[in-house]
Amino acid sequence: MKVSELSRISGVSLPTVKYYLREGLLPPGRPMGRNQADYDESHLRRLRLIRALMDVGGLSVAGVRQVLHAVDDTAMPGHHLLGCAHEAIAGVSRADRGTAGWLAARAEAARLVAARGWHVHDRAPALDQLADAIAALRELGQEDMLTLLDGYAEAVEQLARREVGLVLARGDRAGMVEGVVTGTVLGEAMLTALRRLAQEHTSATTSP
Amino acid sequence: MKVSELSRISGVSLPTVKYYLREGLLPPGRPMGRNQADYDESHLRRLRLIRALMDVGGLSVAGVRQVLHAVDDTAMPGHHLLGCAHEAIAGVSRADRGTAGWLAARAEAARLVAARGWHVHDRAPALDQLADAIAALRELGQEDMLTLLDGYAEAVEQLARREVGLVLARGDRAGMVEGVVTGTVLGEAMLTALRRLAQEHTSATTSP
DNA sequence: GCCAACTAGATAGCAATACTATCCGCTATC
DNA sequence: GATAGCGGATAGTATTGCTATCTAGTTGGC
Repeated sequence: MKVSELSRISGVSLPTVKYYLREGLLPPGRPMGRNQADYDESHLRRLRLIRALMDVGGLSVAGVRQVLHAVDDTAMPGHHLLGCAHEAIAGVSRADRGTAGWLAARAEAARLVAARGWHVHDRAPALDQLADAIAALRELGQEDMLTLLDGYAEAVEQLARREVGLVLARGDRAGMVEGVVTGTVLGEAMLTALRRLAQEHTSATTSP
Repeated sequence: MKVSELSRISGVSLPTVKYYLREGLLPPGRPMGRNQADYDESHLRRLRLIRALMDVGGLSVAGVRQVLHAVDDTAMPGHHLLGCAHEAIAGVSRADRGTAGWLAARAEAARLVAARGWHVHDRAPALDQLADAIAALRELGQEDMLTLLDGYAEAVEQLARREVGLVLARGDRAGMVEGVVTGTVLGEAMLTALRRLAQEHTSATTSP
């Protein structure tokens, strides 16, 4: 397959495909001469994965590159991949990390996780993100929202069991690795979309 | 309070405060002369809300403006506010909306919502986002992930009931309105952070 | 064999976003 | 009455995610 075909089939413009090649998101095609290269199904698949991560998951080009490098690293054990995906999707962080208020929120996050018996690395980006949200709610005087945390934790614990089980059920490593990435990123998109829909339904039917 | 104090107390740089004033995120202070204005607690609070929405919720300046205008519109009924918040946080959309594959995914999303008995507006952005994710999973050959959808829906239905209940329990309209916004945006941040932590825990403890 | 169309690779340009810096004329305050 | 700070305006900057153009070489249809 020539690059123009790759572009046409995938729906990604030719300059953009070249950009992704330059940025190392898309591996180069098999060289067929000095200025010709051959692309195959794997390139098409990779291109679709890139677009899904960016458009649906909201990842940046740098984030996508990080995830894909982890995906391509065959020496990396499966559970490390999840951490890599989480690091790649960790977006902007609050400016006040390190202040007294934030550190208190961070301790609260660690306490919640410990109380659940969850074993997570102490430097997981999600712990900081949780602290960001807790600190923001406290600062805004909306601490009553924090009573929701336990329910959230209970729910995601159940969901995570099913998600991990589903991915581990896949026989091949390649499928598992891609499953981790898409499960993390696209699963999050599905969950938040459904949460919004549930909110609209509940709000509409229980409103005054 | 002078603008320099507002900046110092909030930790937001003076040029940035001026930028937010220009962009209409922060209402102007009460004029105290030709070149002096007075800011109060409400400005400080608003500033903190802006930073929370941007840093924790990942909203753009335009998104924040949209949300805040809805918050300030005292004529807007509560359940409309939720829709406004959802529109403001709807990020990038996929390019393939309108293709056959996407329309099928969109129909699937509508079907799922109907099967649950949820009543949501047919043009809710979350429906399109759900369709985006479903279409992406199908395109990547990961349709087995779709079996998780029912579990997600079940979980968020429970959560939404508690969230809406909590916000409605507030007496005053002003608190309710801010509760909707922070609940939507910061609640989402907490939920996704917890989901990632639960995934890491489950993956670490059930791995081979 | 010829020529238009395409190719890889390199470089430069562009639009949007979220600030940041500077200047101006004025004024509050010491 | 100096001077530090103010509001308002305008212009500049860094980053991101493309897009356009150029060079030099190759392919494919005739």
